[in-house]
Amino acid sequence: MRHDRQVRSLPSIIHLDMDAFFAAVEQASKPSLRGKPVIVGGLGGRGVVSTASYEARRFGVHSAMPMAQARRLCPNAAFLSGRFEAYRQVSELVMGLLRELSPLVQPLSLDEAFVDLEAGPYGPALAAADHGTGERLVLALAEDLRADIQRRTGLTASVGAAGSKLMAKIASEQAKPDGLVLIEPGQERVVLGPMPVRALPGIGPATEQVLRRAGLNTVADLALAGEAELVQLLGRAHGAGVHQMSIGLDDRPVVADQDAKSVSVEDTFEVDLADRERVLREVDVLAARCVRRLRAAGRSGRTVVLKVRRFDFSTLTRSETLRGPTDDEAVITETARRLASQVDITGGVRLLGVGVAQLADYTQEDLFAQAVREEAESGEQEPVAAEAEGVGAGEPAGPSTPHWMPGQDVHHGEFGPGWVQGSGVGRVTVRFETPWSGPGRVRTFPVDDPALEPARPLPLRGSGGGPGEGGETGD
DNA sequence: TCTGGGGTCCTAGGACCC
DNA sequence: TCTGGGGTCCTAGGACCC
Repeated sequence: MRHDRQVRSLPSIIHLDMDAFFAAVEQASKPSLRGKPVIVGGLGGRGVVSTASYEARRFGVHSAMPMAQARRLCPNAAFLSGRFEAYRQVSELVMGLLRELSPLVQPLSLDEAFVDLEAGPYGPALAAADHGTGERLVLALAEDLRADIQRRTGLTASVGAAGSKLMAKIASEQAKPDGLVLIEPGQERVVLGPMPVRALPGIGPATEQVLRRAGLNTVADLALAGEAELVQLLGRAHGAGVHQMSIGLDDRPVVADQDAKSVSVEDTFEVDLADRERVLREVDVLAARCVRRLRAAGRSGRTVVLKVRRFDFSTLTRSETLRGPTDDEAVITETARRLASQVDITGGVRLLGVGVAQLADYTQEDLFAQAVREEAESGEQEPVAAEAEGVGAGEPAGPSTPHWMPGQDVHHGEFGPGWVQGSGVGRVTVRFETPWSGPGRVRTFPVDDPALEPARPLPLRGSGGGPGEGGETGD
């Protein structure tokens, strides 16, 4: 038995979760989509739903659902491919608001974060407050935060407050959408007990099955089963963790600034790749993308990982650890190629991935590799054969034909800012509207109209940025 | 029209070392 | 000549999360 503090006495940890984030950003950016079903995800034949707006969820559409199924369930929705630059912009704004509450902000993804209020400017007041006063202060801070987010982005967020990360996350789930829930310290087991085991983070479909076969269906069942049985069923670490959670104990601290431990890129192909040469060319392309991301992050890595998903969805990885960390494209490409040449591709390859792990803080590679790279860069020769020889089977390749993606931001010389509603048979349809305009009109152009070009995402609400923006600061 | 993309953590076996 | 044991690194796979 441990006697250290496992749950704080004040609900000073909050978990923020943006509601239907990607879809909500799209609706905020595109006035014509407000109040309508919006589905963001992969639009190809093998795509899945990333986020569905609440309007689309009413039709049964949800995350991770194959896009084909979503189209059947909700054919009138707007289907958009993601605009991650826009999501990142909004995310940074929101995370900035969180950091006003405390330096201890732990982002879990673009739309989710923990905040430890005790570590921030309100920490002393919280520490000094009695029970009721402290809770009222937390509630007030959380409501102010939600209002700030709404004012600055037009988006709604749900917030959970509790004495631990576990319970704060449970609370924000209960608060969804557009709500605030506080779970009082001491009430953990009362709240958790009746919940299905799947409500606990870390219990997915596989673990649920194992538990169900053992007759354990609710969190109260887990608590009753005891640690020994859970370790027996789930293994050392998982079993112990699940037991702790089941009795409402969680002393994991909120930690800011976690460096990434790996960088990887992967592609699922519209049509399975059949021959080795093609596989190796795609590996080259992926390795180049991976290296670009690695360098943009100022990191280097020691272990190169190749991922292969075959025609039957069986997935394997092969890895090789180098003598030292590198960010050299030639080294990483050669390693990935070597790994790829060793795997059996009979039947076809559905997905390829290239990753780098065991990251080092900065590049410290041997001078030879560095010299080779500088040579290549200064010359700018070697435009990588894969790019020139055309992209995948059935891909409308080539820089001459721009690839307009539904949802994409564009700018037209005559009509101004808008977004791609659809394209096909040599034409592209654009709706001309902005986050601060009314619903806009649609026009169709030839896909190669020289007046039409890709554009950066517009800010949702101007904090100085938005052209034509009215008085939004009045509060 | 079956099943994305980018991550994290854990387990387990074999190699190797003291 | 019966069985040593513990720690660390590498590799592969699997579960899970958003």
